[in-house]
Amino acid sequence: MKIGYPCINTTLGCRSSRTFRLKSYSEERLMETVENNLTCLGKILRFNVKHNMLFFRITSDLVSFASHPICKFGWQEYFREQFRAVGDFVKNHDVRISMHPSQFTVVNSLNNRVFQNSVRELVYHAQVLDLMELDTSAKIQIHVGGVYGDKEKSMRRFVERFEKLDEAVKRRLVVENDDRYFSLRDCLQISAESGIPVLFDVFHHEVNNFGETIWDSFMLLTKTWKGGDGLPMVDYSSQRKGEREGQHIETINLGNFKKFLEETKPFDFDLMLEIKDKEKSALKAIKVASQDGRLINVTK
DNA sequence: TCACGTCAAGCAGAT
DNA sequence: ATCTGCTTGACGTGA
Repeated sequence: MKIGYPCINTTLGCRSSRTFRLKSYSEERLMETVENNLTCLGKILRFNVKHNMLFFRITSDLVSFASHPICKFGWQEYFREQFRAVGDFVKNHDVRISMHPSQFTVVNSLNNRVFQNSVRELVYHAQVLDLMELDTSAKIQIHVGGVYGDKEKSMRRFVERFEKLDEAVKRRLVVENDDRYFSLRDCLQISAESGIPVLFDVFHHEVNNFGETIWDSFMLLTKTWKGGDGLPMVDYSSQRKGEREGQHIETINLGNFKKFLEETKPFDFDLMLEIKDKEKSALKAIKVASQDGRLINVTK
């Protein structure tokens, strides 16, 4: 098991998701922003490795407007060496990487323009991971998408669309259960029809399920991750008390986390902690998981 | 320096 | 019709 957190480090003074307004787009601005973001990403990854956090989600905002028609700049070539250097660091320290496109990526959309935009966005995400020269265990996680009044049909449309995607995207794409529409069971059905691995979100599952226990869930979903996919990826959070349902907790509840570790003892997977205070909770979780003998041995 | 209106993009449900 | 939340604030104008 590797443990990590998404996108933002709250300790270091930099962000790898700096952006700017479309109205102020220029190649200079883009180059400057991406340069900053890649440098910061390198810093975050060094921090993470130092603290034994070997799983990290790279922000979708790494390259501003990468999939927008306004962007004609060949950032892939211009930053090739920097991407490769970050990728080398990742590989040398055995770090696992994921990415999570935003809600605007809807593979099963009824609107063809939305689908085409989604394809461009997915291609961008795959390019980032390809430029880092990472293997296919570096994944891009998305939700199934919209329901459009007919869930079965919308799931079928997801599968049909998935089949037609570029191989560069397909080999990295995984589908995640959401908290309202498409549960673990739906994702497993999609996986059975398409071969796409299922990324399990523990928190979403708590509020949207068909009565499967954590054990049942892991039994089923771990089988959807095949050879080159690496270990299953799992998202973990819990409800913030006194807040609207769905709010992520501000810091990890170690009691609950220990219980989760206990429930999943026979399974190995990589764990992404979606918690407000980011690496601070990840550090606590690593300590607990390490005492529990759940982490991989780190020799580097 | 700071307040605050707004920011590329979709969807569903609440108001 | 408009607003909210989602993986998440922060850009940038105006004072």
